[in-house]
Amino acid sequence: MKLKLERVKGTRDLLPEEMAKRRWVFERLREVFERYNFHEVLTPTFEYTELFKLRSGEEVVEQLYAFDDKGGRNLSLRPDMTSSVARLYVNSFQNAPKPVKWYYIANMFRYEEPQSGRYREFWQAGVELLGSSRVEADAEVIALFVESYLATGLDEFTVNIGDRILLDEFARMLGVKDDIGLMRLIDKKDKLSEEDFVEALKEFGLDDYGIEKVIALIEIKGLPDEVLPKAEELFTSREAKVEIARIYELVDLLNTYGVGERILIDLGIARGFDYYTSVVFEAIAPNDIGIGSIGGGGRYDNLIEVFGGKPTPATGFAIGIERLIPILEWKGIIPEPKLRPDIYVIPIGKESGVRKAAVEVVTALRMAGVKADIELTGRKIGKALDYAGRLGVPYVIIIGKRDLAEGKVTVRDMESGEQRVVGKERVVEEILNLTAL
RNA sequence: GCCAGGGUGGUGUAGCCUGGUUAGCACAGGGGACUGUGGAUCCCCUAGCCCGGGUUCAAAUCCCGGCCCUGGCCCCA
Repeated sequence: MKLKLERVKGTRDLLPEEMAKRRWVFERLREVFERYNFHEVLTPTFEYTELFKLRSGEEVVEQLYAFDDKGGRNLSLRPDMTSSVARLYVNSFQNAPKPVKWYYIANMFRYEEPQSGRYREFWQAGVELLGSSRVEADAEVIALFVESYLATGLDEFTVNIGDRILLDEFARMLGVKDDIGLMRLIDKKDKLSEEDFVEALKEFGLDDYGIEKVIALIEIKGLPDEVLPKAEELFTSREAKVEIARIYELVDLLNTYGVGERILIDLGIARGFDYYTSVVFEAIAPNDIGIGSIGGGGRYDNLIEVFGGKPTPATGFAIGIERLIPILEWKGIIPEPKLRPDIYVIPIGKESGVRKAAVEVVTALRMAGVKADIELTGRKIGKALDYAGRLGVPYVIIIGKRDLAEGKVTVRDMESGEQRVVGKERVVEEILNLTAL
């Protein structure tokens, strides 16, 4: 009779090798975040469902992992970190010196159909910068965004920058009420052929003038110097002019940060979340494994207020770990983790004196900082060496009563098969010499 | 939520179309040959038809439903 114990749909078990690689990526990210003086926070995995509903978006609410706890509270697993961070800020940091610079590396939950690069539980590494509305803050965050990918060794990627104010303005110019619908359509521009795209725009209800304008908008994509002048032609309102000037300034700063060559303007990008208010951006890395955006972010100046706080401007980004790692792996960037021990201690026989000597040796090695393991299954020496060989352990220490009677143990080089008998007291020194080479 | 293709020991697979012995093979795991010397060899053992229903004398095989996986749509990290 076998119990049916299945992993929940859309979740994964991470095995030692994957964990080691993941940790390597986390460490690289954490390092850069810290260097930019962001500080790590962690909020609860679940919050009141109300919190996530507040910032609207039916789509997001439908994807919540919601449940009632025993106290009758309606709770949800977090679908992202921004809401929780905003809640934390409103709760206790409104009077903290500005800006508040936080980062997190945590798991998120969304009830969606799993597919390539998408799980129901996934991890994000992100930052939030609260309390500055200045373009310098956007530049700081986007520069860090670029540096984060560079830190993981990713070489081929771009950060595309768009703007919500301009998109809203655009929808207004065309007299479109369903601005979100239009944005989604525009978002799909790269997936459709020119004809299909025009067809879709017609279906959406645009006239020839509108279609012409949309085409003009999506052509505003490329190097900032080349496409921003086009934006100035397309947008005429004062508000739009101000925003475009701000983007110029942003680009200029990003050049100063030294990340300018990664930056492209793409006024067609909208980003999913409704809470973004002006600059939005996403990172794209070319790949053959069906992965789109590997991270994104933007400015959200209204969210804190929506959560009942004093109006506080904010900006941030999130990197999708389950999207970044496959690309890094695909490119062979993540170093192969070393899981095997450097030393494997094999006691021969079952006599307690011998086995204790083996424990003494392995303990001494471990205290000296050596990654050492000891035979624990009682298998015979032949099988034990077989095991060590398969694992690729470079050195084995064999402890038997014959040598032990003279206070000695055998050190075996698994590569060459050479063995030497050394004093038990000297074995740590011996190993440190060997492994240093 | 929708669509397509899949699901056979831990892993990879044969068998399915054309229903019929004890579901075959390889690797991995455990033990032995071998009570102090490895990756070899030989032997033994462990272990499987995703779940439920239907058709049938008989179902891994055919049919229906569900679950899960892979990918696509939607959306997004």
